[in-house]
Amino acid sequence: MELDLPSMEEKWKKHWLEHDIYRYDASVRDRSRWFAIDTPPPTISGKMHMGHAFSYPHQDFIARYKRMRGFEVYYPWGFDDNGLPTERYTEKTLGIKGERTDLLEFIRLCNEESEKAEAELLQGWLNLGLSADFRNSIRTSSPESKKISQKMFLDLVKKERVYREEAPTLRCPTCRTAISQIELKDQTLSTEFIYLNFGTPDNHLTIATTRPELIGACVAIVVNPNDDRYRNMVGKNVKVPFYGHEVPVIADEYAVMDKGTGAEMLCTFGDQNDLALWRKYSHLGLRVIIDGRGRMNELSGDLAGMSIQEARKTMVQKVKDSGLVEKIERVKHSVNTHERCDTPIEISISKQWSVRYMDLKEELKSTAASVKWIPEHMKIRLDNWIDGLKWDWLISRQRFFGVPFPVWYCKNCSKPVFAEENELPVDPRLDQRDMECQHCGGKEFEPDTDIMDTWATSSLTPRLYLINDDLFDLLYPMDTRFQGHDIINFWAFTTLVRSYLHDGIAPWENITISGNVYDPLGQKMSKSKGNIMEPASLIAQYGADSVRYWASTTIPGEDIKVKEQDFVRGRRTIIKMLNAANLVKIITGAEKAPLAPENVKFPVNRWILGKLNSVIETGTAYMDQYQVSRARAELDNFFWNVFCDNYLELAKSVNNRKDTLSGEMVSEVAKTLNYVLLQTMKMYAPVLPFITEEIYHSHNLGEKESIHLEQWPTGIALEITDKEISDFDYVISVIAGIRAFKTERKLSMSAQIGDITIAGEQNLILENSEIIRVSMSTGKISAVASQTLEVRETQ
RNA sequence: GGGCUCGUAGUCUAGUGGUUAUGAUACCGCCCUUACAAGGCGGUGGUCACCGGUUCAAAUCCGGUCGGGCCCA
Repeated sequence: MELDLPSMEEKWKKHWLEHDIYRYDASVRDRSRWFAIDTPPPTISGKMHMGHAFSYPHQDFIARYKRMRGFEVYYPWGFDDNGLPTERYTEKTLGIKGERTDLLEFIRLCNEESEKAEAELLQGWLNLGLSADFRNSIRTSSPESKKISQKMFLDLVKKERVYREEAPTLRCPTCRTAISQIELKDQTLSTEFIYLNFGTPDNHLTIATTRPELIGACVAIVVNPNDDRYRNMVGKNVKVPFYGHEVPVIADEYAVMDKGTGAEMLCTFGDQNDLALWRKYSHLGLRVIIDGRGRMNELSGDLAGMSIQEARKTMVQKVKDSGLVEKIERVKHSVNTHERCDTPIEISISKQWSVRYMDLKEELKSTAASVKWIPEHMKIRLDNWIDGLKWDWLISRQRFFGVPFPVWYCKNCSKPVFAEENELPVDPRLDQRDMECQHCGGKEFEPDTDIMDTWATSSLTPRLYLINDDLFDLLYPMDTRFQGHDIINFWAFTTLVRSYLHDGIAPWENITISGNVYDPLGQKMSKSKGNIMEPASLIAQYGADSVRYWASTTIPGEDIKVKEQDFVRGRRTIIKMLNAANLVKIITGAEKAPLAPENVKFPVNRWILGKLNSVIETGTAYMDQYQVSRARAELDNFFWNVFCDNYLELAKSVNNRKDTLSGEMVSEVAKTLNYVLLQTMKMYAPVLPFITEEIYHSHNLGEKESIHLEQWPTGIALEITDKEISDFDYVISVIAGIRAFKTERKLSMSAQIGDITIAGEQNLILENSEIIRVSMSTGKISAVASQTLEVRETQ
């Protein structure tokens, strides 16, 4: 049949919105009747990708299921549009730079661009058929979110969990801001490994370095204590080429003997290892030659004013010319980069706000352990991450668009003055304050000009959502969080940290992890590989239900490849459902009386109801465990192989011969058909919300405004023994035998054949001979007892 | 380098100790006047990555090897 998926989907999206199908009743105060979801707010910096089209349906399946189980489902929506990602998006879109734009104007532009992007992006999520509350969504950049974020910052101040100090920090020279360990990414880069002679006429000492521009920042040479080559050097001083200052040779296990020459520079600071060693050998001085903006400073001598790249180039040339170079190798090495812009990070000293949690590793791990992880092994990743933490959480960023710190500093005594809770949100960069310093009575203040890390606000999503809907007291902690395994160390981690610090509890009962999406060859999708697939075009081609069907094929945490065959199978299922429903309508005709399950009498109907009972039972158990793929596989098997291929065929035959059959039989089949179809559609509804809604209405299966307001099916009140079911399973296998008999003779399934003799379970065959004969258009059926099933012409 | 995870027909996948290893997709036959050819019936196709161990019995448990992925160094 002709099927116009796009217009069907449009119709129901509109219907759901107009009738507010996914509403919840906020007056319900019994927490146990609620199911609250901590939705991942997408960033605005790109289009919807296959990862979204894969993972957002996962929580929608559960949201819809819980709604049908009678829960008030709190399923909010929001966009994460503050901080660096939004700045970068705005800069790129408009071709501007935050640093060179007036602050107020830049904030205005960021707001404008994110609102524009959100309006467009929202449609993509609506098109997936998500049942979230799109009408009351949040933005992490809104004044309300700012207020909550600042308030919780002040709570950390009160709890003495946040501090500001001048210390070495990770810094991105491109974004010109301090960053945290969370934002680091390892990358393998190809670079020059320079063997440089530090030796004096008496002592040969060659170091190998990838950072020649940091020669001026060298404060020591490190060798391994077991390295015989340098044993006589340890404790002595060497002169640093070009700069002339003397530095000691120190021995530490950290130096790897077979890397380079086994001797390396310790600079302040080349990388995190330098920092660790510098902290260990506290007598070493500090020689900082890169400023906060990623430029070489006065101490770097000739290099002053250059960028790090320029300085490196200049220095490489300089060492080559000097004759101090022994050799230069091209090597690949791993460096820490900023995950937003891929720039290798620097370490420099500046004054920053940090959240103190290095003393809470065990507490954080046990908070994580109090959450049910689906699948369980994903928790191990978080444990490993927590074990590997090296820094407190640095949350201040020298950027522009985000949540400002609600802090001023007294110009006289430089002590901080915090905003009062009732005046939040504030922006000290813009708001003038008339006040007096509590410490020294000073009347002049400087604003804190930083903004907070994006994660400092998105780690508060349970609060941002629930306070927005005035349900915080009731629904916190929430029931569940869905998110990808790629951001366990970011979002799951920071949210757990905040809930622990503010409330001493975990933010949710469980967390369900989705996998990554790969292209059909199993490769990561990326623009550079040219293997990007657009959810929108797949929705247009196969329908949103088919995309959801694809998303429902994996168990939680499993990665998935984009596979044509899943979309194909999804669309076939949709079409099969429509056709099956049409046939049910043709057969049942005027029969509108509801089925009274307890009175069902005929074996064929008792059989299908027994099969339905068991698929409801197993399907429900799987849904309760968030194993949607398994529930759907059970349902697919029931729908295709049991209901369509067998029961519907039998029902069709009964209908075709209804003149020769009892009216009671015909009527019971019709009522059973309607009943089973409705229950089946209901169970498919969470995965395939569009087609099930279409059939629900076009076939008048129920009285409600939407199938999504129906209750999830429960078992039928009908005692059916396993023996009854297996007996009729046997009848089905007899029918399959007759089908094979016809296929062997190249006959169509509907071809009339003569008398047949079936060898097998004699009694069962004879008891059910009428339905077998009717459905397979055979002549008279005889039966003989046999261990194996065989169909032959009666001689 | 460390942690986690995966390896089952051409492709994708079910299956955590017990008949002849599940199903999809692709392919090959046959079957359209009576829901659906985007269908039905049937079929071809697998040393369950490899090696070793435990067991009456291993795709499944244990150890190792190889290969892919993710996270962290």
